[in-house]
Amino acid sequence: MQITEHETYIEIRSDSRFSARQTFTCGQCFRWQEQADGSWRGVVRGRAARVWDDGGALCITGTRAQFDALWRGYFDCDTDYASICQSFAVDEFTAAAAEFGAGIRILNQEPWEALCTFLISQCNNIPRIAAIVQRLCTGWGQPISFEGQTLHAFPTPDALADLSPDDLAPLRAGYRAPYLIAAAQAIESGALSFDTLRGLPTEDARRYIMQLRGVGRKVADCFLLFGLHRLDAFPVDTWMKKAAASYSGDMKQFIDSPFAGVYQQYFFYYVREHQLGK
DNA sequence: TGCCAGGCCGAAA
DNA sequence: TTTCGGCATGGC
Repeated sequence: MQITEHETYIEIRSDSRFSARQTFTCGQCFRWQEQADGSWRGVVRGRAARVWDDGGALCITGTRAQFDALWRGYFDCDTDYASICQSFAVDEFTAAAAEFGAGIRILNQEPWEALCTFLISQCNNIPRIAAIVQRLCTGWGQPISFEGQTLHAFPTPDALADLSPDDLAPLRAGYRAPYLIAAAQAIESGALSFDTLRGLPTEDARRYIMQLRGVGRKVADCFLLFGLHRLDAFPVDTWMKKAAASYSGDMKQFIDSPFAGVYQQYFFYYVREHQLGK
């Protein structure tokens, strides 16, 4: 990868196995797009960047100050994922899961964006979720000039609160569009506050967010994990038993099964155990 | 044409 | 408390 004078090559940890592809395509976020050169371009909190991995190191454009101010937290760089993976590989299944998910980092996403994307995710598939989110940003997000092209920030609640479902028809999000508008209105009216949510225990935060229309248990848990970085949000006991039961010894076959995404929760579960010191 | 995709909602049993 | 159909859209 060529590095220009405006770019910073940042290696987070010498023992990191960061994979941009795994991290950006595993279903936790929907805004990073792969470029022809293998790097990934995205916008987070109104800031654009290009990211790639090199020998397991996270590489990102921008200055060191920009990295420390935004991207270090976003990519959860102060968590030792290599150590976590090593520690939880205690049997064939966990070893396979650890190996397969070694490149994933659990991103610290902006809560509002995470809420919207997982409202869109219900009864949907990842490519289509990404397409709807892209149309949402292009249509209602602030334009950002980056590397000679125009990208878009994620729309603010204010930009969506006064829209009607008909206004959002170009999204082709179907019955999910009113959920987005209702969430935006809840933010704008003060009925929903992420600051309040941050101060609540996970169980209370889950009940709080599930008062929103279109937010059931699944959307709530994804929001808590990916929007608030609550690593204890998943009902791991049930999910992990199902995932382990479906594992026949072949991880490659396993990830093609209906439990394809569940292994991730298995991975997240061990991250949680590690971080909470259980 | 019918089924399914990383659900949720509300009615009915 | 659980079950089930409907809900928009798009790919296979």
